[in-house]
Amino acid sequence: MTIKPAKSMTLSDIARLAGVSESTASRALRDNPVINAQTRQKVQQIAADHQFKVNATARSLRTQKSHTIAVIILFDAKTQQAITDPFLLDILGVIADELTRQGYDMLLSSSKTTDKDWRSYYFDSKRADGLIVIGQGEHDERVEQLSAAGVPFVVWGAATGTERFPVIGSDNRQGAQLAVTHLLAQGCKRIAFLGDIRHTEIEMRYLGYQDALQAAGIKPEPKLQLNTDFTAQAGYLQTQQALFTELATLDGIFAASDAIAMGAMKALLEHNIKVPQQLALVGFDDIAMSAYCTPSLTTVKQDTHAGGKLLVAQLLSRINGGKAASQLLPVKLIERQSSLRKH
Amino acid sequence: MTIKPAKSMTLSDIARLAGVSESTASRALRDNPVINAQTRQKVQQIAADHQFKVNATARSLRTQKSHTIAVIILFDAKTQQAITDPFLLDILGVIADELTRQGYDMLLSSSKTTDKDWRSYYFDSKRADGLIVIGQGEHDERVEQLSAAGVPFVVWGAATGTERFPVIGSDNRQGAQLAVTHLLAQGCKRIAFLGDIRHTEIEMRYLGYQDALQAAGIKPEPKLQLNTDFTAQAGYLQTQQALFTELATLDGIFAASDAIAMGAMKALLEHNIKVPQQLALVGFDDIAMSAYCTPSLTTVKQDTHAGGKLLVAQLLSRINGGKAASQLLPVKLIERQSSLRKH
DNA sequence: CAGCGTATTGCAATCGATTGCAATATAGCC
DNA sequence: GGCTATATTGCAATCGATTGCAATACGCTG
Repeated sequence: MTIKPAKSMTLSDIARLAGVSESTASRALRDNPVINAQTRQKVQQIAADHQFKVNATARSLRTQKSHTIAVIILFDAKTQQAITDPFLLDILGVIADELTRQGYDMLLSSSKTTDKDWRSYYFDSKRADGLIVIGQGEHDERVEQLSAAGVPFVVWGAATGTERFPVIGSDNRQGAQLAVTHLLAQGCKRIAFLGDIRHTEIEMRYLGYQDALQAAGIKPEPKLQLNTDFTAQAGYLQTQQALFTELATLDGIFAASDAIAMGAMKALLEHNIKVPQQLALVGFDDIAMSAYCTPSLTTVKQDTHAGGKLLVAQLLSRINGGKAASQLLPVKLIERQSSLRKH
Repeated sequence: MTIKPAKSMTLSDIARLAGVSESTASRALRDNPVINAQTRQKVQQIAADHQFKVNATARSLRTQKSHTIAVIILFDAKTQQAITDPFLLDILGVIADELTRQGYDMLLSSSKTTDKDWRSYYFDSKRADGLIVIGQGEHDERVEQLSAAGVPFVVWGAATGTERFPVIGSDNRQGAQLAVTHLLAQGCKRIAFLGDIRHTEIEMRYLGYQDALQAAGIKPEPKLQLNTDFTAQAGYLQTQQALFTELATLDGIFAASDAIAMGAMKALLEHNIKVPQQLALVGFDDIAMSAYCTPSLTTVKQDTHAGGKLLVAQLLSRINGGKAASQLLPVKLIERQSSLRKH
């Protein structure tokens, strides 16, 4: 039996219909055992019949909890366009699912919102109980401020060990080292790094790149590090440009993201450079498409599932008075065609 | 001068500090001209000094407006995994930006949330003033219910002309027709359709596919329509499977999404089928990666920017008492290597 | 039968901001 | 000087649910 959605039922209406006080109705609806079982049953039945839903706003005001988490995606001020990296969607999906599972709503910020002062906007205004910040970008001081202000938040990014706030992220340095060591094992001698090291995560990947080279007795050449945005287009253009200078002498490329790698691959193939024979290529992220380009892309897989769950778990723990700790997630090298040379 | 964020400033605190009543403080903060200019100035100054932010919850309760829109992403019950299609991220980004521009917050639902009754959850509980539903999926009756319940909402999907609610979406039929006509013009005689026609949008694309064939005097063969999920993996597997049956006689594939097309391309290349010479391939969406695979992918570009803006505009108009109308957005064929045969 | 513990229920305050209406003050006018 | 129009400000109710504490009723014990 579906009852016409009258104006809008309130707790007071339900109480009246059930012939009890608002307080009793409130407790009954939440199955408070202090209320007589029959009364509870009756109130719940009436509420169900009338499709009553607790007004979330009123509840939030009274309980001082919004049960909402704001997720803020940072990205380059330069690339003003909307979010495009598929990797983001991956982790966002996990976070969304996990928050839902824990009974929280997810408020998503956009590029433009990011202009605002999100502490004020989301936290001081009580829109959210906590924040998840994705991507530290180029050393954002706004994140530091959050920390100083005592706002519960966690960051997806790169833990450098010096932050005063919890950072969850992949072991970027280790991942890069795996990737580059793999390239070296495939016989590469001169490997370029495509990625913008002003981003902390990318900086860590660059360090891993250097680690691997040095371990092999190769001195890293700074000019082989090319700042590149997180897009296939940037990877393509950067590689094309590099063709005129260094590319002839390169035999490997480590791209800081799969999107960049795919752009690079396009440029290489256009110039009839054989991948992986002439030049081996490795990306980072393991987005869904990586397995399906040709040649398929060797890459470093980030465990987004564990990451998303951990972000949520740490934040909620912090909100509930506990501590949130930084954590490095292990990564895994996925070997595919773009780097595997037949021996 | 940053003042230590005391417990939490309320309007009442500001009023006391300014030596005025709460009502005056409230009006002053919103620059109500009925309040003396000097008083307004003073109150605003004090509020700024103390980093006061209006409590959004309290305001919502009083004004009965949440200034929040819930965005619900529907997808297959089968593929229980999180959202993966890059196209979603595109349109989501546009919607997020546009909502922010209009002063609205965006609540994002996840796969799991979708299990719930979202009318109750988001609307009846006053969490959101309206809903944007992305993807009608397989004729979801929950959408019909929303409509019956008088909830302000708009849908991104396929307008069939029979819905009783506003649907914004690309002209899928026209787009498919463009794509298939193009394939025919390239000399294709036998074209497969990869996509799950239980989704309304895909159904429309299938109709456009049939339109184009019939216009060319070709009778569509039902067995060339292969239900395929929205993933590269599904496209890959479906194409591989088709290899054993129909593929030898095919010379064209129209995939219902770029992700599917990329999976298909992978399978084709693995079997040494030359794209586009032996078999021409066209996708749908024009995701960022389409230009950067090899061969680059011919596809039908959806105008996500116009779509996102329109969704928001129509919904807000509806919320503000106006009407929201369905609308078909024009699409554009982007010709790239995967279908262009040199003559 | 008095007294007290337990089970239920209701009263009323509270969360923080907004707003209709009343109150006060000031100015202008004849 | 008396009176009205206008400019400012404040009072108090309101939005809807939650919760500490008081109130009531009932049963049981000695």
